[in-house]
Amino acid sequence: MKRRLNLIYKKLHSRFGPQYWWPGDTPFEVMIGAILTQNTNWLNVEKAIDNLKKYKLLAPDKLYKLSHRRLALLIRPAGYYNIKAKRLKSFLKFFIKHYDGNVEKMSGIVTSSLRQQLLSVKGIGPETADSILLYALNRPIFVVDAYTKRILSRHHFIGGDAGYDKTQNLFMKNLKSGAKLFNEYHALLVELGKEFCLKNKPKCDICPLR
DNA sequence: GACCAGGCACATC
DNA sequence: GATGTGCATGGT
Repeated sequence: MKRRLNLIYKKLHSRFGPQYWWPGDTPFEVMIGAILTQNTNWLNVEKAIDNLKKYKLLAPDKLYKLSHRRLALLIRPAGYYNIKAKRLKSFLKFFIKHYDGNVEKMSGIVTSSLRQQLLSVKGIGPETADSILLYALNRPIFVVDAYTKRILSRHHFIGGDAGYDKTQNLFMKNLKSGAKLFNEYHALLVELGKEFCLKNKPKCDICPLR
């Protein structure tokens, strides 16, 4: 399994090149993006983040002080705007209360504890928590998303019913642990998913992994 | 107009 | 523990 997973990485990397994720300027922006992109096309998320930037509101205290209505309106392009406004608020409350809205203050917390804390926030599930850990905080955690599961089950690495933890363990137990590799690997899987593994094309004859 | 997108919480069985 | 449902915009 180790060799197979490393081989896939090599194939993807030579096909797509380095991805340099996450598309965000600061760790805080990555955190906000991680919540906004839940079940949503990234282009729509960018529109929402651009709105926040336009009014210079992309800061923990400023966002937290906004009314629900105002925040929801600003992030409207990202879809599910009412529920995401709530989720952003609950995350911001946690982030400000425990870490003073300062990413640096998370640095002393071990990854597993931080993950538990994030998962306790309403609106943050495993993928969002792990995206924050890996892409905002540079922790060696593998992010699993819909593309990852789809690709792996389609190539029979996992069963179609494999859950989040099982899929994540496959990578974390078989790859050399490191934020850089996990970062690129997941980004490459998403790139592959976008281009070749769409739902309406269950059999993809030109998949680079074949 | 149909389908899809870098999930999650909650209700129900 | 598994399964179903609501949440919503914008691109293809």
